[in-house]
Amino acid sequence: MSAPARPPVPDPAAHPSVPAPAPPASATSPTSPTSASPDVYDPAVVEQRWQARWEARGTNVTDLEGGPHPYYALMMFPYPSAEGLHVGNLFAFTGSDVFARYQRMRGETVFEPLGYDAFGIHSENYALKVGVHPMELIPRNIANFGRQLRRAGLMADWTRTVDTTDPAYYRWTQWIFLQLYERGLAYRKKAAVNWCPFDKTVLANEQVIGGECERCGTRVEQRFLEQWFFAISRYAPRLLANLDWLDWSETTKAQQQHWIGRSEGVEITFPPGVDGIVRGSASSSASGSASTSAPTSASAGRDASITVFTTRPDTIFGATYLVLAPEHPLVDALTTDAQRAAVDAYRRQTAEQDLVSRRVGTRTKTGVFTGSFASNPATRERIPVWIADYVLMDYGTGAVMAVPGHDERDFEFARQFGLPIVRVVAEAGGGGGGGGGGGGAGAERGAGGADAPLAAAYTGPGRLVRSGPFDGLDTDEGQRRIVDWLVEHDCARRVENFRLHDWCISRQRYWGPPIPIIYCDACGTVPVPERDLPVELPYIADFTPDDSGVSPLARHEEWYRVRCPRCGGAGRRETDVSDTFLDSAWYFLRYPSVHHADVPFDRALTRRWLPVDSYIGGNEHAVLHLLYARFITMVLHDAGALPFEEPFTRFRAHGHIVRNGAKMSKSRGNIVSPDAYMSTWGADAFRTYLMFLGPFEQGGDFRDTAISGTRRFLDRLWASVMGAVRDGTPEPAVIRALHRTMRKVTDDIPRLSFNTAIAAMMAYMNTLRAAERVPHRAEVEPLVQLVAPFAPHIAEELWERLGHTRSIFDTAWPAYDPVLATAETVTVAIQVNGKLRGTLQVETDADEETILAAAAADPGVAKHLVGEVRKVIYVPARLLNVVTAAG
RNA sequence: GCCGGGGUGGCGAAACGGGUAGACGCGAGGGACUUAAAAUCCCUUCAGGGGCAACCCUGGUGCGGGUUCGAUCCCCGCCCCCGGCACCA
Repeated sequence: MSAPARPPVPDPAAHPSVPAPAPPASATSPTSPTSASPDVYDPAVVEQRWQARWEARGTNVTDLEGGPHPYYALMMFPYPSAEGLHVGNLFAFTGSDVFARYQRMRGETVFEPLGYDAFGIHSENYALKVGVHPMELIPRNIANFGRQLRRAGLMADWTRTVDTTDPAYYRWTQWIFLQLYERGLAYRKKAAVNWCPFDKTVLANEQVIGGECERCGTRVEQRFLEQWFFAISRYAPRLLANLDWLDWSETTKAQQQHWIGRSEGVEITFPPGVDGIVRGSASSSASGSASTSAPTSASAGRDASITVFTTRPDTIFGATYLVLAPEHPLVDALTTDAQRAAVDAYRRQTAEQDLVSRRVGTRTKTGVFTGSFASNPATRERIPVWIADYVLMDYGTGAVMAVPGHDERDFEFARQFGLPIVRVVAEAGGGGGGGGGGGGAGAERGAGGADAPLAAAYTGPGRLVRSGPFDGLDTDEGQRRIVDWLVEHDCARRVENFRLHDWCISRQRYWGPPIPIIYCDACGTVPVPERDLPVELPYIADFTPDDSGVSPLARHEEWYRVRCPRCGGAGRRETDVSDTFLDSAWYFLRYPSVHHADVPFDRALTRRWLPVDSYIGGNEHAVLHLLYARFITMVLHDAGALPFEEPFTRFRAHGHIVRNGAKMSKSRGNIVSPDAYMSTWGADAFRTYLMFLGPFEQGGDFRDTAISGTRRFLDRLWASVMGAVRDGTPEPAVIRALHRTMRKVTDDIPRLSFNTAIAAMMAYMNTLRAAERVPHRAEVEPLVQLVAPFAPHIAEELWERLGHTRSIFDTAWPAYDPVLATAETVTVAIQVNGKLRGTLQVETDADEETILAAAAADPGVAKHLVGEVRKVIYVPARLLNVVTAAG
């Protein structure tokens, strides 16, 4: 399992055990001429020179007010870890940077900001571990990140950056909280929450992975705490609908769709089943959900109606019992004295259990009978009401009608407790082997038929049986008719349900923006007035969390005790801080307006620059950050603060880098720091390699040895430009190759197909230098521009050496000539009966007859042309296939 | 289990709407230059077979079928890897 400890950074000098490729002499050899000789490419010198110039000249500072074609190129801002930038960050940033630089050369006024997502449990835990206060630690980390990012040559506008831990920033994070509060979208409720006993904090459902804390891997427990929530579920339909028109990576959209999880079904009300009589008693409580969520009066006894949600109303004749979630508000009323003890014990047991293991579907089912009955409105039969933890309170109505014959979970439960299982769907045709129920029934003839016993739940389609007037209908048709019938009798209504839950934003920790709320004995919950923002996070020397579920902020008396802003009386501050996902849900709105201290985002700048034109980031944020950012934007739009409701017009998910075939992770010890690579090969070669190693949207394998290829390419570029001849004329065939290359690179960059763009430039380089050929200046000059987005420093240097004074990024992207880009002759493949028998060089516009004649004249082809020619297929400029009788 | 994305030489990967499979790069082998090495440059490099020879033949894109003049690409049935979701009724 454990490989010998490998140093994470292959510094060939320090770790001779790691066979790092030998760098070119010019890069490291102390005796190399370096800057002394202007004709040798020395990336260290070139890169430092241009980084200093960009800084001094403000090359990357965007004219936000005056730029003619605003283009907002955003990349996901990093969390500034103590370890520094890793290649995964840089892979993503470089891809975004290449695209942004290309857009700039295409004439756009590009704004490429970058900042730091520095609040949160990551930073806090690390600070605890090393014993340094985050208020000291974070600025250090940020300084280190800034150094690395500059070194990588990103086109970031460093005059406009964001640090989420800066009070000038989180003042507005708190302001956003207040906007939601005012609109009734921020509310507090006592809820069962995921509690991580190691991190001593509450986790969002999204942060629980397979029952464990996303960060530390500890098993999550259930606790009941007062929590702040954002009502994102109210926006579910819009969040889902807008996905249709967003230009986003399909994989990201699919994940969001699934997360939002819309399903169509019906709510059906089951009247009490005391005497088995059904009549429209359910209709009195017009809305099913109202009847379930209203606290049942103590006198209700056992005659409460129960509303369930189902997507399979066609199987209602097979509903042989009901199951409520143990937390369901009707449980008390439904429980008979005889069952009271058992029910209470079961509910207690459920409450102690963590939320997550309860949700693991492989557990054997448990449950308890309440002692009460309901009446199936379709069969009018009296059916028992149970509670079981496989029914979840927070989905649908918290109650289900159990159809054991046609639902796997209900089947298992019915088996467990000996409840009746009735078949109401006969499997279609004779081939009843499929679906869930085939297996055991196979022995009997008529498998899956109306009377075939069920060895397992059958969940597929079929014909309805034992369904009264609906017998014989197929399940689709039956469903429509049954729902119509139930609706007519006021027993049901059509509804849509979403799986998306409200967003729990409180964290019982220290390192975050305090939630701007004050509790007053007289006035109750009072929002902090806007003029009092920010509520600054106080310095607390010992910010270690404890097991109380109360934030360390509560220990800071001076901060905690506060006057009520409404009545001036004694008040207490909310001590929870907000989730980091709130910090990052709006940072892109802040970048253009960072110099405006008095507003979160300046109206004019916002209208000019937003929404974001291009957003590039990791798919791990598909359902967290990206959904929250959309939600916050939508809310701010509804509040009249923003003129748009979707923040990111175009989003592309990049892939991930693995190293030598294995995922990069701390535990594997194969995380690489870009610094060593940039020192050895230069930032330009490193950037180009990252873009070359695989398709950007799929990621790729980072192999130490392969960087030499891109470095060699840059060396050859340098040599070609420096040695280019200026006299005479360029070679027409090479110019044609150049224009083809320009077309390829121009087409590939917007598709983020960086690897193929680089390959095309390399191929052109081979053409330029074939057989020790010396290129002409006109053949290399446009190539320098094509390379510029990938390797910006060397491109600037060569551009200057070619005699230009402006930055290459302020020049126009080279336009290819479509005529020149089309080769004048093409190679056409000659096939006989689909097999390649030769190739022919022909004029691009040669016609079929000409080619056929030439092909027939070719002895290599002719010898296969036996028998009568039946058919000739010609694909212009591609291929000619002769089909003969002999074939 | 469900939803995505993949599976192509020794390796990373190309192949725009079926049309010369393996561009480009790494590694490897050979050669030139050099006292030597490094660097650089040139050539070869999917496999098997044939030819003195520039070449020729056959097979080949995870597996098994199918459609087609022609399939890495489309259809049907499987296997494996990666990511996400997972008792959501």
